[in-house]
Amino acid sequence: MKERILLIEDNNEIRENTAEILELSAYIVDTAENGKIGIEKALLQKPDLIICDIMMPVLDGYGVLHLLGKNEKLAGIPLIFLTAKSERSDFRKGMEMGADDYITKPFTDIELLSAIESRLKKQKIKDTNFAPTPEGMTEMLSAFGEKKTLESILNNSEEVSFQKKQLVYREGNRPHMLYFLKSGKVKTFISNDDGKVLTNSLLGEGDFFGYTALLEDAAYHESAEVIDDALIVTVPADEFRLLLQSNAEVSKKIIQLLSKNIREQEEKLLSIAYNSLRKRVASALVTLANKYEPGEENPSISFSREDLANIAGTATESLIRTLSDFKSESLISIAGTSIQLLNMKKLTSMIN
Amino acid sequence: MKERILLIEDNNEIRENTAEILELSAYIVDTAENGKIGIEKALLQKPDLIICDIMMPVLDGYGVLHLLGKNEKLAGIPLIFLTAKSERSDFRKGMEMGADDYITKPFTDIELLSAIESRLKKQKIKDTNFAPTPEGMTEMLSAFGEKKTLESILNNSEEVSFQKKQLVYREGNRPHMLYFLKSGKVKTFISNDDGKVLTNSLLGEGDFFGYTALLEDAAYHESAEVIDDALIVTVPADEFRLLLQSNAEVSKKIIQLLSKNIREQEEKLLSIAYNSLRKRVASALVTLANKYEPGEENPSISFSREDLANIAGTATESLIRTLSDFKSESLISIAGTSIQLLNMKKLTSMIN
DNA sequence: CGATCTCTTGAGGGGCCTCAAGAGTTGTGG
DNA sequence: CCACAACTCTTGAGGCCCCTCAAGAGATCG
Repeated sequence: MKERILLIEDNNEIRENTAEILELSAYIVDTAENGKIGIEKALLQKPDLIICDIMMPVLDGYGVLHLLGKNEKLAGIPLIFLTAKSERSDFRKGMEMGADDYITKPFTDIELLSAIESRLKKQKIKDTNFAPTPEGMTEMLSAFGEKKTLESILNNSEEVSFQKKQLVYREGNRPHMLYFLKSGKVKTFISNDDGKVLTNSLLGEGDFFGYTALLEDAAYHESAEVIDDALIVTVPADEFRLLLQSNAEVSKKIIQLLSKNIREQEEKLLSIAYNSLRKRVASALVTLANKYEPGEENPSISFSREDLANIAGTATESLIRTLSDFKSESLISIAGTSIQLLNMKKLTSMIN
Repeated sequence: MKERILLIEDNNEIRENTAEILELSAYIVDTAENGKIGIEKALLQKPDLIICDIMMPVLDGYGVLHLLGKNEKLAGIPLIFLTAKSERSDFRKGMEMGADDYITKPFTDIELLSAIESRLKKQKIKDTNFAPTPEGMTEMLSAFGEKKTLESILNNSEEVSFQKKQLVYREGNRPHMLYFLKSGKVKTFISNDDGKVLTNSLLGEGDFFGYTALLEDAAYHESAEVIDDALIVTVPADEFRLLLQSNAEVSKKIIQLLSKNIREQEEKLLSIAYNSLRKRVASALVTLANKYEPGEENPSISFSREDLANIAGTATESLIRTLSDFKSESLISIAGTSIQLLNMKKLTSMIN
């Protein structure tokens, strides 16, 4: 019942690390350092899935893909490409040629594993001959039993625990999961080519995230990182899509959620474009307090200065200076990383 | 068959202007300069709809609403409140007390008329005893005949022509229509309390707009203004909601559209937060060129400097200086308002 | 043809970014 | 458990980008 995975990758370090992750996840792993050896090993012991770098000496990823298609014994084995970030534009070529998915390096454990899982699951469905059409989908759905609800799906989905600073998903990779934050804190952020980072959203208990990429059916344009140790429920993308298709109520909720997101972002845009740093910092503090310490009169929040700076859209030093100002105006008090808001009213009124 | 509208408003200018608009739209209009006179006139000649200012001498809007409810002869007449922007927080009170809608002053012609139309239409449905539940909705739908499609709705909806600088809808008002731009150009923008304006989106032929407020079921948080004489199809909100409810394909499209909007906005956020003015201006120029002159090698675009500045999120003077720089670098040429992009490649590469 | 609006250029200054360096805190491995 | 490394936080100095105010030129409109 253990699935066999063939990993073809020329870089020793990446190959060994990746193999280790896979073995820890109870897969049987074969490795090969180039395409030629990979194909030989595949013929020797037919794998259930192949993970393959694109840029390799001797025989590259495209070559492997081509040979797989040609060889009857190997045709039908799903293949996932590994690509470096810089080669991302090449991936279309791979997808067009018939690769089933791709992962960009560097990738997080969960990205690797969820890509594999979702591919193996699809393969299994294919083998049991469900039609891949929307009709087949609903057929599948009824095969599952009664009508799905969001709750039932959440209860039946896997739960993963993440530590501080761990990445949940990375910009540029393709989504395979919908994430639901059961406890802890997560942020999503985008970065520009100067390496500057802007925090897009802050997530707390009960929030979903990673859905825009799924809904748009495109690669992530943002990364998600854990800021406080978190328990995350991972819902397979297909389950989510089925739910969306079968349950009009859920569609409606999603539409409202998205519309709300758009409105909030527009306000943030206006603020970042024209408001002074003081206003933006005040806004960041109040937003965080309302999000994570709702109802408190003098809430305390604890975030790294860098995180705060990225939320306000400024440099770390500038943020610190503004905090010092606030402190000397008795708007806040600082104890280490923790900031207590002493005058919510005044801070709130500063924003507009 | 002409509907009778009673307009209660103490400000002479507003009352007369509004009455004029209503008469031009073939309504029979009675006017009153305060609540007391209004109620008397209402008793004399029962109107189909009452539009009523809130802040008034003698008897204010809340008083009118209260008396309407008490008087058997007048109960059931729909009432729309007029409120000044500053009083907006008060509107909840009015809605809770039983007002059917509200319009904030200043309002555009189309906002006034669409609020009235949609209210009268709802009243008519109420009179013909359709249940106001979702089930009643679908009942209504089948009463209309076959399944609706977006196309059929667009073809059967009213078409309005707008001139340059006309507002389509204004921030703070409640939505009654979905808009479809058949020709011309429209922008949507938000402004902060310093009066600074940021352009959110630019719309061209074939674009929908004004949907986020409808979908979120909230007041507009942005305004829409025509920049090039436009022909706009107005779809009543209810038709749109019905379509959404009855047609899963449309829901899916909308979800994808919204997700795409979110992604684009996130990129814009990053750009405005950290990119230099040069980059932002280059980005604005390229975006406009791609939107309105797709495929051109050396596209010419024509927008006021102020509009351009609001797109880039900067002051008009700063924008002009940057344009001068670009001109001296032979990236663009300027002829009056019109800007021709001479080196799309270099401009595009500047952005990232 | 004057009034009004838009575009452009100049001068000045302030907000915020960057670089730098020291203090404080956290993590780690012998 | 301590010493050292690595990271985070804080403050200073310098300067640039871009905003603001101002004023004139050009365009548009009734």
